[in-house]
Amino acid sequence: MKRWIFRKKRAEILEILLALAELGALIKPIEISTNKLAKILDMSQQSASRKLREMEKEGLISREITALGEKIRIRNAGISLLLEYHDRLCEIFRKIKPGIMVLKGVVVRGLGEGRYYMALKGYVAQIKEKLGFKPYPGTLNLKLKNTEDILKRIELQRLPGILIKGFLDGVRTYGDVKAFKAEINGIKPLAVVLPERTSHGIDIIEVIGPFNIREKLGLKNGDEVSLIIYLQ
Amino acid sequence: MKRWIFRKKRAEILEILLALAELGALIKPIEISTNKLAKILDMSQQSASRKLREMEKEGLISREITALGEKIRIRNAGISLLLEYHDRLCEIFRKIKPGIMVLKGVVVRGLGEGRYYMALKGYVAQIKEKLGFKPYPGTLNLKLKNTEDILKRIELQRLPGILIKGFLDGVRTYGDVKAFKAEINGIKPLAVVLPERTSHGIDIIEVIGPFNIREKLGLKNGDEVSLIIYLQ
DNA sequence: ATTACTATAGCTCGAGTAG
DNA sequence: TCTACTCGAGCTATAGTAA
Repeated sequence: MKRWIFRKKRAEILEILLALAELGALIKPIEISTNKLAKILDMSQQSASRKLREMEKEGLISREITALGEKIRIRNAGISLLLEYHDRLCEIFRKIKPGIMVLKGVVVRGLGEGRYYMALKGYVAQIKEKLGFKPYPGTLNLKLKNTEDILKRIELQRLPGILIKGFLDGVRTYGDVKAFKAEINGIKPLAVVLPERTSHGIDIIEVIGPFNIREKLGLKNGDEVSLIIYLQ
Repeated sequence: MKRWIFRKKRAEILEILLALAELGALIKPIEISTNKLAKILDMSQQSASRKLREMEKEGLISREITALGEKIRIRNAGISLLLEYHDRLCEIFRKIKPGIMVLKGVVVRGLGEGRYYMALKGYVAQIKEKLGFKPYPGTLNLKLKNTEDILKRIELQRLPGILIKGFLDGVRTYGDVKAFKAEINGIKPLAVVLPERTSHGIDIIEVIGPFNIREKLGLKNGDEVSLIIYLQ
């Protein structure tokens, strides 16, 4: 038999368990009516009722129907289901150290985009204000080789960072850019920039600074550098 | 409009994204045919094809159809979806320190179950061998008050611990029990026991030792103690 | 080998409603 | 109010194919 339908059901149940867990059902029984749960999950009361019955039948939760709703507790099997997804996701996004991130990258030729964007007044003014330097018109592009580093790079996307707001200049709109202060070989102030929309692959990271970084550091294509990023 | 159907679809997509991510699509494009993906997810080739098309349409992945399959990459929106679930689950299961876990609990009256189980030869012999003491027939039951502590308790369930195997004595079967070495106020050797099946709530933790812990520590119901658990 | 269209069997959801 | 049953409308999965 096809297990997909079963897996799909589990993913659906995950959604409900997440809601219940967020209501505190992992810790102590919670009292909730099918109506309220239905509102939280944006489904009909009937569906909420049915789902809870199914979950009880599968031993994922225990229920006790009272006058004004039900007392629901997530049972071990339910916790296991949550932990299973937790583990799979954690395995994918391995934890990073807080505060600082170190990435190794190889210098590669950019697309010339950086030069273009770093010359736009809308960005320049904000970078000066928020990062403390007037950006040299051009970016240093580093290609990440290591799987670990690419995962870190992905982590960066979810961190708040320093927001360089987008703008429109009458012709087109320019998107938000996220930035993190950084340094290479002790040389700073530098910053990593992550445009909201980018044509680069996830394995490329762009570095800006108040000077031509390649020249200042004597770098050429293919050189490997360590980049320290301050997550602040 | 009901958002539940939308949430359900997202949970379903999570399942597929997880499979793709586990194949490495977060890092670099992966080459896979709808047939192979269908096998992995235990669905029909047609469904795999449709799902991928839907996900592409929603901007979650990018595809490039080649002669022998497709080149698939998870795009930012897809990564966001994974991170969203990751964050929600992490929020529920906060990270614990490795090696040692400290829990605070209040002494409560047990159900008399502990006394019964700790007298069974099948368990006693194993405890002696694996934990290094002959258990006193009775358990100290601690009620966890703190949310943080209950979350830690939940974490314990997923850690390997020391396995005390279940057995059958001709009449009924006795389930596996997981144990962790522990101490209270510097007094040891003690151990925390987590039966596979238990009638206790998730906020109760059972402690065993080679002596009557209540007497030895002069504890009475309502006393608060700190329990150190060795996760080994 | 691929991907993907069409048609249908089967499943799910929620309105109506009972208890 | 509550939970939960029935049943039809609508959605989803896959077998059969085409390209």
